[in-house]
Amino acid sequence: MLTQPIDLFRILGDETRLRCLALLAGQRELCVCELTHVLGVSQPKISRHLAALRESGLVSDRRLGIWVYYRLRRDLPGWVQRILEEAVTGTRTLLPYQNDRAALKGITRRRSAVGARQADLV
Amino acid sequence: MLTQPIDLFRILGDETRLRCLALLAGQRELCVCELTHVLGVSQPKISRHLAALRESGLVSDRRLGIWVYYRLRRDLPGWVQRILEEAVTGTRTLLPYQNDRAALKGITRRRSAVGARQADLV
DNA sequence: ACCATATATATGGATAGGCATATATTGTGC
DNA sequence: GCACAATATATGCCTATCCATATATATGGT
Repeated sequence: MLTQPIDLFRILGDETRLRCLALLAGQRELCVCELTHVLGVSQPKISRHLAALRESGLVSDRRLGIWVYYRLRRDLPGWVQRILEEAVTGTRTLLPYQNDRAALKGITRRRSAVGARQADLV
Repeated sequence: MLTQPIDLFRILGDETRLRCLALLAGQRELCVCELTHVLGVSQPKISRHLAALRESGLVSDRRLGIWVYYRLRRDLPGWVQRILEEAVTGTRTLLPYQNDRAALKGITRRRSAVGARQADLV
C-alpha cells in the first residue's frame, strides 16, 4: 500500500510503469493485451509491472471474460493525485509517451468498432 | 540535468536524498557536516547523494572556507517545484523526517550562536 | 599537519527482464 | 456433458544490471 511519498516515487521511477499510468490516465480502463501491444513489450513484463501498480494501490483490476482490465483508482490521497497529474502532463510531449498515445488511438478505435458492447458492460 | 519526470522520480526514490531535500526545503542552506550529523549517516554517503542531487540540478552548492553549503535551487521548472512541495509536505508527519527536523533545530541553534556571521556571508 | 569534502573501488542487495510454465476462461467438436 | 484447443494472464526461476553502501584514498582549504 502507498503510505509514504518515497513509495510513490519508487513506483513511478520505472519507465514501463510510468508509460502504463500515462495511458491509463487518459482512458477509463485498458486490458493487459492492449498495453502489451501499444507499448511493444512482452506480456510477462507488463503483467509484472501491473501487479506492482496494483499492489501499490494506484490501479485496480477487474476480470471481464478472458480479459483483465486495469484502471487508475479515483480514491487516491490528494497528494498522490496531484503528483500523478504533474507526472502525466509532464510526459505529454515526450517520447515514448507521445508515441504510446498515438498507438493507443489506433487500437481503441478498432476496439470501439468491434467489441464496444462487452467492454462497456460494467 | 532534470528533463523528464522519470528522472525526478528516480532521484526522489531514495530515502537519504529525500531526507536531505526535506531539510533543505526548510532552510536557506546546509553544509555536508550538518546533514551528516543530523541524519546520522556516514559522510561519504551524504556526499554521494548530494552529488547526485547537484547533478540532477535540484540543488546548488557553494564553498565557504572549509564547508560546502548546499541549497535547493529556486529556478526549477514549475512541475518540479510542485512535486517537491507535495513530497516535503507529505513527509512532515512521518519518521524519520520529523526527527530530522527536530535534530536540525538543535544544530542550527548552536550554529547561529557560534558561527552565524560566516554562514550568512553570501 | 588537520579538517571537511570528494572520489575510487569493491561488494551486497534490490530489481527488471527473459524464458518457461501454470492458471483461467472461452470456444469447438464429439 | 466432456475432452481438447486457443487465448489471456499470472508466476517461478534464473540472470544481468543497477544502485546504495562501506572502506580506503585523494583533494583542497586553513
